[in-house]
Amino acid sequence: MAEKDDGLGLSLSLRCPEEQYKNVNPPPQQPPAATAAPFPLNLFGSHLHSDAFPSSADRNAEQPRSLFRGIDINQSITVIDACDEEVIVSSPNSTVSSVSGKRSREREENDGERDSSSLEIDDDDGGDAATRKKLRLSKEQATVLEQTFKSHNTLNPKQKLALAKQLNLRPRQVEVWFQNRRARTKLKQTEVDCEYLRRCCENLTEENRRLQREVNELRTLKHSPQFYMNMSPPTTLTMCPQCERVAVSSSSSMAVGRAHHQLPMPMTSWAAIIPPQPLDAHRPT
DNA sequence: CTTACATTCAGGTTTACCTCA
DNA sequence: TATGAGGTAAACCTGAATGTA
Repeated sequence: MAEKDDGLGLSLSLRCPEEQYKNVNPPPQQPPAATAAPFPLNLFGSHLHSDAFPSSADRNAEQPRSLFRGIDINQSITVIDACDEEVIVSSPNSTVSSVSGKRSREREENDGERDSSSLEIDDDDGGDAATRKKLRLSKEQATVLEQTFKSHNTLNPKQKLALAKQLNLRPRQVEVWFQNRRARTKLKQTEVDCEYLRRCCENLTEENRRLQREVNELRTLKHSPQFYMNMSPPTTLTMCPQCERVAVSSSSSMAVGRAHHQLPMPMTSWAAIIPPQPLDAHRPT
């Protein structure tokens, strides 16, 4: 409630949904390097500046995850220190988000641990791990997360750890925030797409009505004697010199040539409504 | 090549918290 | 002021995809 959609700063002039959310191929983990703006507020410091945001191609390739299997979440800060020494780290919660049964059990275990791993986590809970305590992120935390999301809507483990360290959150919290944020973005985009399609439908319906009226008028006119009286007869019969076919033309042979050999696509009414431009051009921003 | 495991993500759900009538 | 409804966001669950040993 504290954060409206506008406050999210969603940029919704996005791609076509079929391309954006295609499930056949996994979405790119990182935007192209050309679009990757410098990290806001210089979050990670110089030692992580280049390595924390690799290109999508080497996102997974650079992670020898087996080195850190079974790492304890409580060691997250220590692990980040290891990042300074160019040691590549997997998510401390990675053991949590794995196979479902094991994942659930270990998550419960981590719930018991997390009180000590983040200053933002319940300090008054008294160790009741059975009930999850929800915490609102501070405005500063939300701002930094938003700015990071604008640059990269996904995080690699190093980015996640660095961001968690800076915001004094658990890496799992950062991970969850990004997952939820992507879901919100997609939901918002879906709403925008639906609105766009609804307007297209309205335009097509109106155009269909107009054409129906036009057809009815022409039919009425066709059965009227005045229709033939007002109709001017073809003035010339010309033959196309290339295909040697006779065509009716009221003006010149150029019209015949155009009709036979160039054949521009008729500009239908709906095409005038939806000009051949990228879908994005018509979407509200 | 196959298998087991780790990791991440999308999609959906649950739940705590907040606002407002 | 109390309260219930509804909305929102954080946290969670599940299955799929992918990479690696």
